[in-house]
Amino acid sequence: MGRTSDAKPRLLAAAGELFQDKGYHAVGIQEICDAAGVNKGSFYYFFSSKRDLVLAAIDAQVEMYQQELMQPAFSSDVPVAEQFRQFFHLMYLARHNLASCTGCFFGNLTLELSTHDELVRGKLQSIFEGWTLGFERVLQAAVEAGALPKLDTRRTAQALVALFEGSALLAKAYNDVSILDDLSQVAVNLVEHASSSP
Amino acid sequence: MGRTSDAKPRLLAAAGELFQDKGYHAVGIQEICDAAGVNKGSFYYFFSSKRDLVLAAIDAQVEMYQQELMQPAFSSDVPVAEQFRQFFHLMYLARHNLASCTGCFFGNLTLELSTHDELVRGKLQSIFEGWTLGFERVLQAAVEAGALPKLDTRRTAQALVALFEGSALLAKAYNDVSILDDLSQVAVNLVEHASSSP
DNA sequence: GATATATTTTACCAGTCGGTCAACTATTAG
DNA sequence: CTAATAGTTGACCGACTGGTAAAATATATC
Repeated sequence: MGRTSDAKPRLLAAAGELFQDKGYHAVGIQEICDAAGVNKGSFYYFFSSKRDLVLAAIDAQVEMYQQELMQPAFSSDVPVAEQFRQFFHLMYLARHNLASCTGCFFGNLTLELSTHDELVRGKLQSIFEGWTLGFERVLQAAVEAGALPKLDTRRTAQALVALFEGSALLAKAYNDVSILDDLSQVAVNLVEHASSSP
Repeated sequence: MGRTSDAKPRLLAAAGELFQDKGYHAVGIQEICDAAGVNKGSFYYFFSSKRDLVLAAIDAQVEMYQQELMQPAFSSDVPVAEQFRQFFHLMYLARHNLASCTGCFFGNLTLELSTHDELVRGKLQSIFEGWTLGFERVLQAAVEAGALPKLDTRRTAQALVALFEGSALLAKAYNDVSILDDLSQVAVNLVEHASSSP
């Protein structure tokens, strides 16, 4: 009953873009509403607060990263180290047409919000933890298949996440996406020469 | 002539702490003035704007990082890989008594401001570039001394900066400084097994 | 001690922020 | 057709933002 609307997904999409481009505090609700073509009054019909919005936007972006980075990179049958190179390269491709390099959505929010809002921090932590566990599974499978020597999968996986986030950060600082491609080679090395001692 | 004052350094110190803790947009000038015990009217006697302040605060923090991280880590005579471990460990020590892990000052500002303000971005870029060049010199010296095999010093140095920034980011997301110590081991590996092909 | 000046104080401004609310409208299910 | 309801609108709020200006005050120099 009642009328229908696609304002909510439009708000989520606009919020995703604007938070990515400018950060959380630098974007106002009015600006998000304008970008989405939604009245501010309507905004508060769908979301109870700006915080509520960012939590929902994070969920939406997790889905996107999963579909556009994780799955494409790690479902091919190339050697495992190449899969990680591909992971970095897909990030490069996603950013290299943009006017300026805006970093990783989750990394951006982490550094801006995780000291303010424990719920947001926890959510971002579990996203990075999910990535780490995913990387770990990929590494473990390669070890068991004999494609890699024994290694400390947990630490290596976490280092790969850190290297990825650090690369995205440097790409933003230098405003140069090619850093992502450049450091993908180091990710490859890191996989192939990881230590085994825990 | 006229009276003297230490309000300016107090403002810089307060800004350094608050920007680090809460980020740029989340801190108001009033809050910084309160923390420094300075009247807001006086603030604008020393700084022409909030942006002017953050630029000065960045310079002050560069000095601090140089004295408390770079010099201590890289002037000892332990093996070069150990020096990098020490670099991560010093960051761990600086953070491990704090109530919450607040990441790297420069990384935080990079992700929050470098799409807004080209001057700030350029400043942060040159800081990371300085670190990279410093790391590169350390690596090159070790190669020439025969302590390390030939390697792509530029890429390895940049990867170490990225790994460091990524580690600080994860430490903030997990609110767990021990990640810095944990990933310092990967930095060691990265130095010892860096690739040589440019 | 006079005085030029570096610093401080206070009150103020316009604009924007996140958020609220009550009236209004379109629509869908019965 | 109707009625219940999902969604929209626009005006409004208090709090706070970065920033301004002029008067007051303390002090270093001579």
